[in-house]
Amino acid sequence: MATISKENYLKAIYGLTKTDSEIVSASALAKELCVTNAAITEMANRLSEQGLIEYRKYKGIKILAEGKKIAIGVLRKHRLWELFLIETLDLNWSEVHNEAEKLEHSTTEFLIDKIDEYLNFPILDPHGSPIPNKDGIYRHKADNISMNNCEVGKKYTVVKVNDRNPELIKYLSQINISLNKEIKINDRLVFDGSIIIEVDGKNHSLSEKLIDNIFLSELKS
Amino acid sequence: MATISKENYLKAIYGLTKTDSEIVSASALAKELCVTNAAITEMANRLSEQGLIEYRKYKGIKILAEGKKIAIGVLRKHRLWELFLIETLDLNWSEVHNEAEKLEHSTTEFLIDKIDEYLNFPILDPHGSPIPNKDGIYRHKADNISMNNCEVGKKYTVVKVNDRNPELIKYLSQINISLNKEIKINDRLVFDGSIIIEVDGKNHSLSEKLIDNIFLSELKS
DNA sequence: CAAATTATTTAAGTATGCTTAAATTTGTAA
DNA sequence: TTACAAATTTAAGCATACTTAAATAATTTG
Repeated sequence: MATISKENYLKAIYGLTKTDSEIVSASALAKELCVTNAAITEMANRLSEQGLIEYRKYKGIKILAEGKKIAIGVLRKHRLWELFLIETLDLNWSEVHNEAEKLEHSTTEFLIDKIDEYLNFPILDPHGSPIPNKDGIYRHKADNISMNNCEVGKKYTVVKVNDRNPELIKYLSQINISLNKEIKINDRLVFDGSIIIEVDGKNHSLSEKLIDNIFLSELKS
Repeated sequence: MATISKENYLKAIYGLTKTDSEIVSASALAKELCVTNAAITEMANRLSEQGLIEYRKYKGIKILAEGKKIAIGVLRKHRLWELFLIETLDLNWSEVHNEAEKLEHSTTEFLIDKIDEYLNFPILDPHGSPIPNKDGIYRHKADNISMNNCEVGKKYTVVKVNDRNPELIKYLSQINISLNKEIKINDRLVFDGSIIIEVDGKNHSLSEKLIDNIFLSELKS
């Protein structure tokens, strides 16, 4: 069985693979997991021996089918837990990530399938990320761009946010942004890369760092 | 922070302390945790260094206030999870123990307090064991005897069962026994120590091993 | 009460998962 | 293309949590 550590490595590799190219560098992974490069080398050897990743010295890591299966399984648990905690316990947007981060490693297939059923087999988690089904299939057609690539003057809806930063999510809640909220891009400042958006008729500033974590869908009006 | 292993050691020490005397022997603990005596010695030294237990070589282990606090905290999480899973996901009596056994180590104080509140601060878990409140206080006056000490001819209600054996619980469900069910002790067979009980007018046999795990309250009628 | 048995501890070894520091490889820029 | 810098791996070490086998302490029994 995969240990908690291995599950986290696979999850991180899988996460970095999707956005970047197919191969993940040791240092990117080290940064993501907050460990040293030496730790990466060691774990890469072990995961490789188990056929979960393909690892070529000095080149990088590529996730294999078996490893991907585990990573998707963990993601599935994470996202279902987030939604479940919101639905049953009324936790809020910014609270669920940290809880799910722990629970995802202590949940049997049996239990997560019960949760899935209870939630009526949801397709998206509370932050707009797709939830893999029991077979590891995503059932949501992604139609989002990073806020980085939005255009001034256009209207969008917020369709996904990175759930890893509670501070970000708290701030969004404060300025009244939730999932599927309509916003308008009013300006982009060149000197610091920040964006001025309009929410419910009010202007707010989003720093460049925040922008990376927000994803939008264009509103054709 | 206490690791999963430490939490399990403390839970086991605390559990053995209640039924037996104040001091727990190394081998009793080893048996409970399915590890060797050598492992007990090593962990006892570490827990002792941290002030969680008092450990005297060749004598045994006594849990200290700090260790007890941790053990009760884990028990609280375990029992609240069991009840919560039954209430929300409709899991059954025999399924929840194994799930709770994992979840109890991955649950923040914040989350378990939310669960406690959701359940309206329950006093007993689904198997009849008392749930400590946030301050570690049990709010249930125990009024139960082991089925071992029951008397033939008398009527009792089942007030608690050991949750650790799913097979036991499944069997009880099959013969229609749930918590607070009324039963009558019809006979006790000397040659194998088994007991014949009457449930809903039907007789059933319970082996000596089962009997140790069932607790009763006498019905004054 | 001494011998035998049982309980417990010590010693040595293993696996996981991390660290720092040194060595090596790779990529890049003069 | 060589030399430098950055990325990566190796080596040595540490903490946790286990094991088996040997040594020692405690208890029981004749």
